[in-house]
Amino acid sequence: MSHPAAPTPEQLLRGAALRVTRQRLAVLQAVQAHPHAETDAVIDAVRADLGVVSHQAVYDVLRALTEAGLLRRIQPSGSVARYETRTGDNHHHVVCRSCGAVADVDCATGAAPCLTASDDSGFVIDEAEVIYWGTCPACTSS
Amino acid sequence: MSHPAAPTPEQLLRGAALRVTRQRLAVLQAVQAHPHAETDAVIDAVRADLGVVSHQAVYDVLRALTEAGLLRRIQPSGSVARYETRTGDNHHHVVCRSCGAVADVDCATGAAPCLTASDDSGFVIDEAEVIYWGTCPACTSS
DNA sequence: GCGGCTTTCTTGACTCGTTCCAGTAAACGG
DNA sequence: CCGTTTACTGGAACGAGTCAAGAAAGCCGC
Repeated sequence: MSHPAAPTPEQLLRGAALRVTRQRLAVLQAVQAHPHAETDAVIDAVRADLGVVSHQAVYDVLRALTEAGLLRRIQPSGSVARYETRTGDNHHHVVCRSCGAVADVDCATGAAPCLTASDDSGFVIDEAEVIYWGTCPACTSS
Repeated sequence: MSHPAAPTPEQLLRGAALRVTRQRLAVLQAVQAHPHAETDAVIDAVRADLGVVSHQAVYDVLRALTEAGLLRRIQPSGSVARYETRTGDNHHHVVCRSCGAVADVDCATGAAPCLTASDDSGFVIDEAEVIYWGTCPACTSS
C-alpha cells in the first residue's frame, strides 16, 4: 500500500515507550472495539479475551494509556469514566440526558472550537472541551 | 429604587414553588457566598450557620434547587460536584489542571456558543457545555 | 391561630467506582 | 539467559453519593 498502514496495537505501545503486555493489548483492542466504553465494560471485554485479569490491572492500564496519549478519557456529569481511541483531533461529544448514550461530534466552528475565551481570568488555556447535552434518536422516539 | 431589587433567597424559593426552610436558605446563601463550592464546603458553611444539619439534607437541597433552576451544577472530570448561583446565562468555566481552581468565562462566540454541532448524529441538542482546561495564575507563576 | 396533610429533615446503613498497598510475575536490556 | 525494572494480582480501604423509615416542620384552609 502506498500510505502507511494503521499502526498495530503493539506498535502504538512501543511508540509510547510502554512495555507490551497482554493486558495492555487487550485493553487497547477493547476500547477500539467499543468506543466510549466505561471501565466496567472494558474489564468484561478484557476478561472475555484473556481470562482472569484483575480490575486493578485494567485501571492501571487505562491510566497509563491515557497519560501516554493513546486513549482519551471523558467523564460527563453523572457518568462514570469512559474511554476512546480517537485522540488529538479535538472532537467533542453529545450525551443523551435520558439514557447516557454518547456520540462523537466535530464542532461547527472548526478544529479548535471556542478556544479563545472572552475573559480568561489570567488562566493559560490549552484545551476547550465541549459536551452537547440532548436526547438521542432512540429516546426521542419513545 | 427604580429598578426591581435582587430577589431575596426566600423570594427565590417561593418563586420556584419550593417550601422555605432554614436549611434551604442556608444552602442558597452558602453557594452565593462561595461560587463553585463543592458539596463538602457547602455542608461546612451551612453547619457554621445553623448548627447540626445532616449531610443528606444538604444533598437533597442541592438537588432540589438544581432541578428548580436556582442552582447550576458543574462537575469537571476528576472533580466532585460543584455548585453556583449564576444560572440561565450560558456561561462556561476554566479549570486549572494543577489545583482545580474554577473561574467563570463568557464564550467569545456569544450567548449560545457552539450550540450547532456539525453533525448531531440525530440527537436533539438543548445545551452546549464548555470547559476550558489550563493553568491558573497562581500555578503558572510557581 | 389551629388542625391536618404533605414535604422535608434526621439517622444510619449501604452501594459503587476508584485507589492504596504488599507481594508476585513478567518484560526487556545487556 | 539473568538481573533490574515495571506491571499485575488480590484484597482491603476510601469517599462521594444514595436509599429507606420515622420524626419534624412548612403550608393551606378554616
